[in-house]
Formats: sequence, C-alpha cells, structure tokens
Amino acid sequence: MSKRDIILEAALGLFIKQGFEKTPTSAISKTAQVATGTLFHHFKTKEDLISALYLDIKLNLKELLITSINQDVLSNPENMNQAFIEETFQSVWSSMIAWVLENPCKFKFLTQFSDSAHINSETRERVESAFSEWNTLFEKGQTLGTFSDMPVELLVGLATNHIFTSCEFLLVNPDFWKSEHFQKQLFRSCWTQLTSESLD
Amino acid sequence: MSKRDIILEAALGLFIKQGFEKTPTSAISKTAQVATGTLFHHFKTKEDLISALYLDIKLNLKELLITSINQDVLSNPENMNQAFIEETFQSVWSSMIAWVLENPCKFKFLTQFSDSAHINSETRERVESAFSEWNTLFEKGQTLGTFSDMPVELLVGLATNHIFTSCEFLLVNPDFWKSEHFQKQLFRSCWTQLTSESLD
DNA sequence: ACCAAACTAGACTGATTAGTCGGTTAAGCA
DNA sequence: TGCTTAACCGACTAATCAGTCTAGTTTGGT
Repeated sequence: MSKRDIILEAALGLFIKQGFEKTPTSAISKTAQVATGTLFHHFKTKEDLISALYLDIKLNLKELLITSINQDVLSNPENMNQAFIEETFQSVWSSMIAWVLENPCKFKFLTQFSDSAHINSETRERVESAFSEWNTLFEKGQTLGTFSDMPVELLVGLATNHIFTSCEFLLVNPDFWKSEHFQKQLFRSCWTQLTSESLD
Repeated sequence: MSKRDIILEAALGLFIKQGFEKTPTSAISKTAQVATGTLFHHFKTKEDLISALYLDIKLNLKELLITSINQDVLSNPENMNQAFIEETFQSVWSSMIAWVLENPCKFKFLTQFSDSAHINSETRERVESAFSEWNTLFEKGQTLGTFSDMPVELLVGLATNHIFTSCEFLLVNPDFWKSEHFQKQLFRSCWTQLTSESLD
C-alpha cells in the first residue's frame, strides 16, 4: 500500500472519530507513521486531503455500481424492459448495502462529510459525473414507465437516501440483514416509493 | 430579540455558508454586532454555541410536530384507526415540508451539522427525547397494522429521510410544490414505502 | 556506476483564534 | 436610594496548527 493510501486511511479513521478540525495534520501523519512533510508532499493542503479522501471513497463506491449495472442494458435500448430495470436496480441495491456493511468507516465518512464545506467544488463535480450511469438507469426506467413520473433527480435522491437510511439501521442492527424476509421487505419498501402512483 | 438570539442567528448564517471551523467566533460576534465577551457570556465554548443552535432548531421543528399531531389520537387508543394515522401523518408531513421551505437556513444547518462531531451527546439526547411523539405515532400505526412490520426506528428513519430528501429537491425546484398532483404523488411515495409488504 | 527525480524527514514559524480578565453599564428589587 | 446580580464590553494572551524549508534517502533508468 502506498504512503498516500496509508495517509488517507489514517485520516479516514481520525476524521470520523474526531471530526475534521479536531484532527491536526500532525495526528494524521503520526497515525500513518509518516512525516508532516510527506503528508504535504502528497496533498497540497489539509482540505485537498479531505477532498481526495471523499473522491477516493466515492469512486470506490461507483466502481461497484458499474459492475452491478449490466452495461448492455444501458447501451442497447432494445434489450431493455421493465423486468431488466428492476433486476438491475436490485443488484445495485444489494451491492451498495453489502459495500456499506463491509466498509462502515467509509460510509460514516460519507454521512458526516458529504455536505461539508471542506470538500471543494471541483471534487464534487467529478463525483457527480462519475455517477452518471446511476442516473441513466432511472431515466431509462422512467421512459419505460416503470417509475412514477417524478423528476429523475428526485427519484435518484429518494432511492439513494432510502439505501443510506437502511444502511444506518443495519450498521446498528446487522442481524436483520441475515433474514431473507427482511431483505425482501426492505427492497420492496425502496422499490415502491419509486413506482407508486398517486391515487387521484 | 435578545442578544443571545442575535448571536445564534448570526452563527447560523455563517456556519451554513462557511462551515464551523472556517467561522471564527470573532466573525460571529462581529456579524451579531456584539463583543466577544458577550458571546462567551452566553455560550461557554464555541461548541456549546453550535449545540445550542442545533437544540433550538430541533425544538422549533418539534413544536410543529406537536401541533400537527392530534394529541387525542396518541393518548386515547380507542380513538385510533388507520384513517386517523394516515391523516395525522400527512398533516405532519406537509407541515414539515412547509417549515423547511420557510426556514431554508435552518434546514441547511440540519443537513450539514446533524452528523457533526461538534454537537455534544447531551444535546443529542435531549433532542431524541423531544421527538418521542413522532415515534409513538409509528408505534401506534404499526400496532394497527397500517405500517409494515419493519422495526419502528427504521420506519421513522425512512419517513424522516424521505421528507428531507424531498425538501432538498424542493428547495432547488420550489415550483413543484405548487402542483397539487405532485404533492399527492410525493406523499404517496413516502407513504407506500412505509406500508408496502414484500411479495413473498 | 551514475544521475535525477521522486520521495521522506521533522524542526520550525507566522498567523490565527478560542477563550480570559478586569472593568463598565443596566436591571431588578427592597 | 442604594445594593446585588446579570449582561455586556473589547484588548489581550496562551496555545495551537497548517504549511514551509532544508537536508537527506530511495528508486529506477541508462
């Protein structure tokens, strides 16, 4: 593992435990067993460091999505149908939850720092564009009439947040994930909020 | 308005714009047109200040819930039925969204700082207990079989997050809130995730 | 064997800032 | 009217910390 990665890992642990400004760079380099100079060799400023960490984690998560989303589905519209959409969505859904359960620290970092003012806008833009496939899935699903006709950005937000809320619960109560009934119930809950139609 | 409130208001504006540690106490007192000493007279430390702000905002939001939740419903179980639950929930739902649209700064503060390490645990506990009625509503609803049999804390989390996600969207796209069709659709989306059953 | 570039080291510093302190003013009350 | 207490003020300080600097070490290419 490169020093850069060691520094990022140390920073991750300290940031989620103590917060950003309660973690001096000296503590990070000490934990990473690296000199201050090394830290600033890799990251121009402390804020660059947290932005890099954010980017790393998000790209790591994005890689999961990519592998879960069947690429054929997105590129060949004629292959697409409602069952495919649901299948793909469910596959992403469960791999995201699995990722959180395996990477609780990264998840905690995201919940604490996604909205933080420390992360620069350039990083945010790069993350945004990295997740375009995720959006595309919803667009296709909506064209097919699978999803309700709310704005796509809203659908994406609702889905993502449902998953994150579920993960927050599962981190405290991991045993629930073992129950297949619960898994199905949870997925149903997520899915119906996207597909429900108003009664009027 | 008391100096204390002026300080809190100034802090709110600065915190959501610049973040916590990028806002020196000097900037807060300057914006509030108050001396440093006054600030520290009212709040022992800078962290006490942000905790107090968090508490204030949460209690403000809680007051809304209290007035929206028909107290009879909660105290007299025999008055309770499924229609009442849905009605009460919808009333809370719409007043929460209305509150956010009227108090975007407070909402932004919550999204940015709810998970922050600066807010002390005592404050968190007080907030927790203040929201007990919100939980009670779900418990009653579950006893009646209105909601699916997921753990109550999860239902509460899903509902709250659905609302917050919706608000985030509405703050960027306020016009949608004018459409009654959209409102119904959005409520349906929130409601079905709580009531859906798995298909097996 | 040699060189350059990439990397590492940690003492140091300039700037910033949370919080103090000694003192003044205003408020309540008998 | 005088007494007490709380609110208010702002210059000051002790401490911290992000980021620099200079010197040294490793790496890999030729």
